[in-house]
Amino acid sequence: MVRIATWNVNSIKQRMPRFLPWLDERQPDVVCVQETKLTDAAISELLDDELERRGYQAAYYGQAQWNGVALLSKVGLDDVVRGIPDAPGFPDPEARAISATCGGIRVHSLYVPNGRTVGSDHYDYKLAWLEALRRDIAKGPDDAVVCGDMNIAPADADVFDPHAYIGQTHVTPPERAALAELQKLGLHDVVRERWPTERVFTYWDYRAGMFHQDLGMRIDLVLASGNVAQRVQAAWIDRKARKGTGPSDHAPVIVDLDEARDGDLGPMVPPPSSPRGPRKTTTLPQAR
DNA sequence: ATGGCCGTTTGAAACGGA
Repeated sequence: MVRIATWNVNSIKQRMPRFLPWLDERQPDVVCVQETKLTDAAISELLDDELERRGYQAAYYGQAQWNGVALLSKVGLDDVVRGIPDAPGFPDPEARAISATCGGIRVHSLYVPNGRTVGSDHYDYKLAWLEALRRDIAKGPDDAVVCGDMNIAPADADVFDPHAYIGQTHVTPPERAALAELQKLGLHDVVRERWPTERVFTYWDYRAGMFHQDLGMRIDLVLASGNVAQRVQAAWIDRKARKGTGPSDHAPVIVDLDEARDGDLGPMVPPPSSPRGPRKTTTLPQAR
């Protein structure tokens, strides 16, 4: 089993008392982090020893004060790419994307621009950035997970009250269309597919007891290519991490994947005394 | 109806967040 998690921590420096115990409790194999708000030198100083002790490799793409993304992995961290080719800046490039190959899967940790107000320069930047992301993901490879704070609620069911968001960013048709175009590449929204009718949010405003009234939005997503989506054993939102003292305003999303197979579901029960080592590959007839 | 919090830079209050 491989456990992948994504979490907008809203400052890794402030979140340390919550982040390390969460790592130890959930023990994710791969972690996508957003809103680290630290330079690479500063986050390295803060985290490297703690992560090495826990068996993680880490890659950072940060800047001072705002934004910042990271990838942690216990299952390999190869071919790290910081940023998205030809992505727009505001006006300069921002630290909003990092990707790497972890356990055979291309993993993306994303912090999509907020958009601020509909029709603003930042809103246009958000849409252009999403188009650059779509072009990049379209290049492949086939086994991919696109994780992070997408800053878009995919549907009205993903906000506590659609009327409360009329005219606001995160729900407008152009934003939802940009997300849909990304998903048309074959990406599955694995949490919504697992919880098709449930009220599942990942973000609650700090103010006015929004969390305690469960008045939130689902804007942190795990989008998995077909080959990866087929392996999903569990997909859920870790609301416990939003409770208690000093939480982020976002909760982590956690997805468990079965081991990679060769396209079939395999035996229901592992055969007794199966030898360890690389799984033998079997060529299956391809549908056309 | 409005804002209600938290983090950033700072050294009071503005800005960003969603």
